[in-house]
Amino acid sequence: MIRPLREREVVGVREDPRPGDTRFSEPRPGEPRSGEPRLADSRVEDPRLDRRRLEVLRAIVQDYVATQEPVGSKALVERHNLGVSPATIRNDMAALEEEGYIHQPHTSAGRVPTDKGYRLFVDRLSNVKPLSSAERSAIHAFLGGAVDLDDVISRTVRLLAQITRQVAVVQYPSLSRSAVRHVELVAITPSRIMLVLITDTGRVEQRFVETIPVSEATVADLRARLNALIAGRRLSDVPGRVDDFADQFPHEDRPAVDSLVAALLEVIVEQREERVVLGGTANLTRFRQDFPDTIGPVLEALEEQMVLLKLLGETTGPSTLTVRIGHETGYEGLSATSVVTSGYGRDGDTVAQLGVLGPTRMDYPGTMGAVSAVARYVGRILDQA
Amino acid sequence: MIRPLREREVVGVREDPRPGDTRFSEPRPGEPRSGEPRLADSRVEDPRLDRRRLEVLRAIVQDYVATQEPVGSKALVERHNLGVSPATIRNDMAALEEEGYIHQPHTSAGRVPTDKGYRLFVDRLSNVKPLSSAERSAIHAFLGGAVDLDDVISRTVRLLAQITRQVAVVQYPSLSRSAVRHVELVAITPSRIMLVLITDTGRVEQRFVETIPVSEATVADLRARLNALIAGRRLSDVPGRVDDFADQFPHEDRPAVDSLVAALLEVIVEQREERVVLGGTANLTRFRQDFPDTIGPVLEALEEQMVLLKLLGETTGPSTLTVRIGHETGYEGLSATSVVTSGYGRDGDTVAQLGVLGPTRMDYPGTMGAVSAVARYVGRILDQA
DNA sequence: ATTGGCACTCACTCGCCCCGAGTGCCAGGA
DNA sequence: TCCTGGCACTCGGGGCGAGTGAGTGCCAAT
Repeated sequence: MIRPLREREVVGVREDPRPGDTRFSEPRPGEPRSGEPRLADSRVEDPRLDRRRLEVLRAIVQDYVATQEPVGSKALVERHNLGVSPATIRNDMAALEEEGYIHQPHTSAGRVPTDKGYRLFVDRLSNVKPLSSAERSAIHAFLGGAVDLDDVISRTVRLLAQITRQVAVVQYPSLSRSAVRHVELVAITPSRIMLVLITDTGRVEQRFVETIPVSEATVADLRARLNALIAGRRLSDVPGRVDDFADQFPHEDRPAVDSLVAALLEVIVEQREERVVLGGTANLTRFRQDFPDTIGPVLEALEEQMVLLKLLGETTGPSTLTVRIGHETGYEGLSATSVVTSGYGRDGDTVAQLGVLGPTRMDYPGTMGAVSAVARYVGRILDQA
Repeated sequence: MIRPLREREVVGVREDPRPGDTRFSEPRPGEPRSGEPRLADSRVEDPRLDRRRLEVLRAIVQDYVATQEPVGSKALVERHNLGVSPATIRNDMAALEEEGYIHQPHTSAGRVPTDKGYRLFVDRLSNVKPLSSAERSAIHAFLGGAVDLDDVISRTVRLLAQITRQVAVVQYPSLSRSAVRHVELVAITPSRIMLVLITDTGRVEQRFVETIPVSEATVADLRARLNALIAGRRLSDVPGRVDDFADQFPHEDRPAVDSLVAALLEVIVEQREERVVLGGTANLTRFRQDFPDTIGPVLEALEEQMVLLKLLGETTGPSTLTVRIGHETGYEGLSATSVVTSGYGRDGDTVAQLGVLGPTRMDYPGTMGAVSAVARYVGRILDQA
């Protein structure tokens, strides 16, 4: 008996992945970590048997991903040298089906992996496929040409979509994780001030503030003090530091300072509403045969910022791949799609997530390799900026 | 004989469209304006006949748009009181087909409008359908809640997609058409200056400039003089005015001033690369029956900024609707789609375009009404800002 | 445990026929 | 000159049935 695995797994990726070393961490909340999953209860059966069954599952996944057609026992032994006869494979297949890893569309058809089967494949039967050096240098060249943050993000999303040939999703560096580089105050009129917040990730947010009229000198003073107070600080630290900021100023300026501080906090808090950019939607149509009636719901889901953010998931460590398969995405309309995401960041610190969405029958090793490589390069680019 | 019409038409829309007053202006370049198109050569035939034929065409378009199925002569006389028999209609249909306004998918099927047929319908057989007052107030309420330019645009695109149930495209107010509200210089370090350009349409563009080190005082002086020179001016006027700007400064500051001016011009020129926002892509799937294999090319086209910009077309006057039908879009992949666009702007001046893309078999009057209404409201919102 | 053999299942394809919507044409009537 | 009813014709699409073949599960033998 093969013990079912957890639904959601996180794979730590290294520059140089050693085979067999992909580890599975982060058990689901509430579920105690129980060590490495075993292939099967080790008490009774011949371990070789389980090893072959897993090999069969891997072969099924690979063939199915390649051909998009249910795979039968005969074709399997022909294409992979499993060293046994089709009949034996059939037995294994029956067992795998019993345990829910594969499924038979109809009686006289071959087998198709289930979500659970893909899960096992991703967790135990495949390694992240490193990109070719040509691909790496292409990534480098393409991302290196970016001129500002917007450009980095838009190039990244195009790049991801192109090399994975799937739908790419990239989140803007989250404001709350970045630090203040500079705050600028511009008096458009005496009673209308523009507040510009510049972060070290290159984001620039601005907002107009209506106040009681204040003098140029006051504005300059405010600017200097505000920068002294929060420049270089994490955005998350800002609220605490500006708490009693207004106390430094004479009474007549308090209202103006208060509205400015309020606006500043608003920018920081409200903009936690993260921006997400999409690309490669057209790639969905390549799978029309796969989910003929599912493309609608998928497009709908992709239009919802909230859904995208949830798919990207909570911020994980940089270079940490997360894979969600089919129903694991948590959305009915996405039951035929999988999502591969990774954190990216600077200085080893994750600032946001990026990833790819495609059919459950995707090339997981390749996709994971691409996502992780792109995440790493984007991090480097941000470091340079 | 009915004289073929021009391919691309522009319809001026009024708040209160008088029936029969939709006019057709702007002949194609190089093609001399030849007055109002006639229904037919007036020398021989009974004008009533042509009127009926046009009525038949209108009925065909309406029924086809409603049912999505080829419409036959019998069904036509049943659903519209044309006062004649099916046989007569068949004759008219044959004539209309002869002239290329309708088309027969196969011998034993009803008729379907051609692009040319839709063209005639849009130009002569329909009026822009005003929105219901409920819709109007919904638009007003929804757009009125916007807090900044980004918000206005993103709300607009969602709104358009929702009320037309098609794919919405909105262009950001073009920089070159706006005026400078303020230029801000922020010395991040002595040799790194941030240039922020604020326009009266609410756009904020920024860029970092590396220079030789300059003093705070110089920066302040630069800022003051620069604003004096270009604040309130059209972006398109800026290049001319900053031409000999550096001459005002002592020699040692010239390099810094030069790089700043260069950066400023770059922002203005480069950002002519207009931004376009999409929404409602999922609505495409509602028409899968229409263009089953065309959805792929359409999605591809939508991913190309350049294509979108071309579809939106050159900036036209505000409240001027443009309709491009099928092949008129100029893209092979969009031969089954039509595009309805309108300029929008402030102070009666167009700053950008917005519009909607859908199948050629769309509800033109309704779509045109929605696009024109939204364009008008967006203009008003911008005026208030 | 593995294997070859065997009977069985069942989705899919192809050919066939039939139906009916829709047409074009024509001759007679307004 | 235009309209109309009648009529023969076309042809896409649905329904039906047989044939095909990939794939299976089971079983007895090794």
